[in-house]
Amino acid sequence: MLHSIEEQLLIIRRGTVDIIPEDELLRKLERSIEENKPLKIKLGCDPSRPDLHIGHSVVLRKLRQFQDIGHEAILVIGDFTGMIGDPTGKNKTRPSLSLEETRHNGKSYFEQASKILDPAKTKIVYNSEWLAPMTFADVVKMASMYTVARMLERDDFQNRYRNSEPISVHEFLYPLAQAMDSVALASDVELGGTDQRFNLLVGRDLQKEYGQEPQVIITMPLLEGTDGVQKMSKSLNNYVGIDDAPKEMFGRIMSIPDSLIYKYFELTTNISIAELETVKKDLENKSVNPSLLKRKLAMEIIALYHDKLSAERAEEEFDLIFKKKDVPEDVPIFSVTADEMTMVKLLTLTKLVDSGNEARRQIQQGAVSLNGQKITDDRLNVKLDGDLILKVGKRKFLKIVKKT
RNA sequence: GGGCAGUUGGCGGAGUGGUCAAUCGCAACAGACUGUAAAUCUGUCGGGCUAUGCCCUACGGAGGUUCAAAUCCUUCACUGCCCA
Repeated sequence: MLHSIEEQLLIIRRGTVDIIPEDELLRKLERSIEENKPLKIKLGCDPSRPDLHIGHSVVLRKLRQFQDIGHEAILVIGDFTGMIGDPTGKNKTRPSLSLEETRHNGKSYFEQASKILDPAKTKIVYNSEWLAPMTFADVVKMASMYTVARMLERDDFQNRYRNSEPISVHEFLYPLAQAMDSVALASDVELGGTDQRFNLLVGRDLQKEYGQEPQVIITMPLLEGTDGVQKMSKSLNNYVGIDDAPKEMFGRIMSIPDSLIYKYFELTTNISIAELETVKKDLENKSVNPSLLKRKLAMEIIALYHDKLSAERAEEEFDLIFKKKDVPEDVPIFSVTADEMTMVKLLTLTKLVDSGNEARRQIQQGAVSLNGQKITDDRLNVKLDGDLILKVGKRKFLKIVKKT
């Protein structure tokens, strides 16, 4: 059942950037308790990228919190908007997808999101349901409700316009289409990252135009990736994937800069507000070695997506490789048939490096070792008898096995 | 429809006939160091090789001028701005 308003607000506010407007949220919450009717909480997801990472989890976790206090979570798969994409195909971040692809991605999105949401209580809708049947006349009507000047208020439109970069007309339809989702669902609250603020606000305006009570919008911070600067994303390879293996997660989390430790704790873990305070103090006083806090962070996150035991194993392996500079337990195996070959050939054959030149460079830089012995001669011929442990850099290992 | 400007390596952005596989910044990779795959510093950063050098591919596409083109010309495509 629904919790009291005070309890609800405490949970809702954690980590949020904006609640616009907060008094409307309050009224909606009051009414939902009076009428014993949960609020409809909308979250749109972009099905163009099928792999979720903990950056996406920030907003999904907020949706989960709404579920936990008794509201209705609605996940909107943007299969139709994903199809619009960028028709020139130049913008890699927004490829045009077929309906099939978006459906497929949407399905896998939901599967991954189920690690965060309560799947039984999550309503999944596809926006092609109401967007696809719209006639051109409907689109014209919708488009007439918003002005170009207001569209150009959006940061990225404004910047691109100023920098003389192309903006296609259909891109103006994107926020409108997303806003139509809110109209179609009559949503009470829409969640999104701070970069979505404009789009979410268009939803409010369009709902008003269509005679509905406007949704409250709640924005969450964008999570910087492991590089500490740019927004977490797969294409920048600064992400921690929800489906990543525990040891992969551990390593990636350990590589975040110290300045992000608190933010990660706040937005991606379930630790209590009291514990959060402790983390904050420890960081401020420098009373705890930040690397220890990162370990704790890694353990917390891995436990969420895997379990505690895997988290501990991941930590052990990390120490083995980076502290003791030892070889991990499960080194991938590569079989060869030749009796001997040059080191360069071996490195390219095993795909540990991309090219022969790259192999030579790595050898010259002292990055390659065989059975723990550093290789310095880039013309070395390797005898392939018995098992060999080949290592490139700090974390690429391969066991070379002679196939008989 | 016309005029002008632009299209360079993963990205940003120099280069306007040979000294350009292309300054520089970011990203990436490696090494040192450490508290960690943070920070910092150093190096590398198209491919191939019988290698202190040689060859191939590359500066939007195609063709041309030239001993020699990312750089000049023609043309096509794309983008932006301005005028109609």
